[in-house]
Amino acid sequence: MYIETLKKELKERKYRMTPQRELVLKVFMEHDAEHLGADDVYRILFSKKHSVSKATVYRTIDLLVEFGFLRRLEFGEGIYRYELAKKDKLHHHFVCKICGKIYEIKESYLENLKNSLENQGFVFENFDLKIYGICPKCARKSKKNPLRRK
Amino acid sequence: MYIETLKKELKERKYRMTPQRELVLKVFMEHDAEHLGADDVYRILFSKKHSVSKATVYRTIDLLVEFGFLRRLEFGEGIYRYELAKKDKLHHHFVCKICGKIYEIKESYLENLKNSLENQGFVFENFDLKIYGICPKCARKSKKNPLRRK
DNA sequence: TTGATTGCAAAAGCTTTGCAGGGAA
DNA sequence: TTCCCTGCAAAGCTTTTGCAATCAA
Repeated sequence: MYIETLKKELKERKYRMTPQRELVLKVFMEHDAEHLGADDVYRILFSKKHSVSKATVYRTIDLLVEFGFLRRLEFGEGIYRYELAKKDKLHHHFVCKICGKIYEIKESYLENLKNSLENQGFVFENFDLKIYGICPKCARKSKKNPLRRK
Repeated sequence: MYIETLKKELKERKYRMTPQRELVLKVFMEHDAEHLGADDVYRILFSKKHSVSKATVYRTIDLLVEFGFLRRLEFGEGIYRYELAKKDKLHHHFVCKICGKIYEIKESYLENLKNSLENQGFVFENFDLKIYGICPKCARKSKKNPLRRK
């Protein structure tokens, strides 16, 4: 369980468990695969009457990233988003430029690329693959109703 | 030649060629593969006594992205960087977490992934693959002089 | 001439930081 | 009790925008 692991890791590094840290981590657990940004987290907590200041949300997120609970993502919006880092599940993101939905792509053809680079002496740490395009749903729609050119 | 192409495209869309637009595009041509940010461009021009305002640098970069001359990149620094978009040369980026150098990776194993997704109905537009790790140079160095743990 | 483009400064986001008070261990 | 953590407000950065003056076509 994430909360228990966090408690343990905090103790190991002489940090303290606080209600705020638990609340922030829980938000990510309850909104798994939603790619929340700091402001989203703040607003979710605020709407539940759990007031955690924005500064604390930012600081807690940084801590959770550092501890490996969260993975930081960017989708070209000018903000950072985060997702629970389940290390066993390597996946990538397909961003639909029409509906904005983000699909998680589980294919792992990248293993080949990884092997090739490792043969060249590179050491792998982390991938970040984003694919931009049109998702099947929107592609079907635009076949029926093609967008007009400006 | 990029400048001529830009002139032509601007004319087609009833935009105007200006010294500023030419200067900004030239900076990218002269600093190919350096992944400049807007501020870098501004400072390069400033140091050459070509004063182009920051606002214009930003606006011109946006225009060049829209026209397909530049590709926008993010490396988790909180700023956008750009590179000349040579459409024929699909490549990815390996960011060394030690020296910070960005290597361009030319492998195209991603073709497989692309084909697989296209079979599922996704329409491709653009890739953005970043790989974080340690480059061969730094990996060799740290073998000789391993970093101390904190 | 005409309206797109520039420069300046102000504004707008997102994120970080300083500091004093509060709270976990 | 100790000193880590929080909240608040201010500050920091990058990027965007409003507006009058300028300049390309």
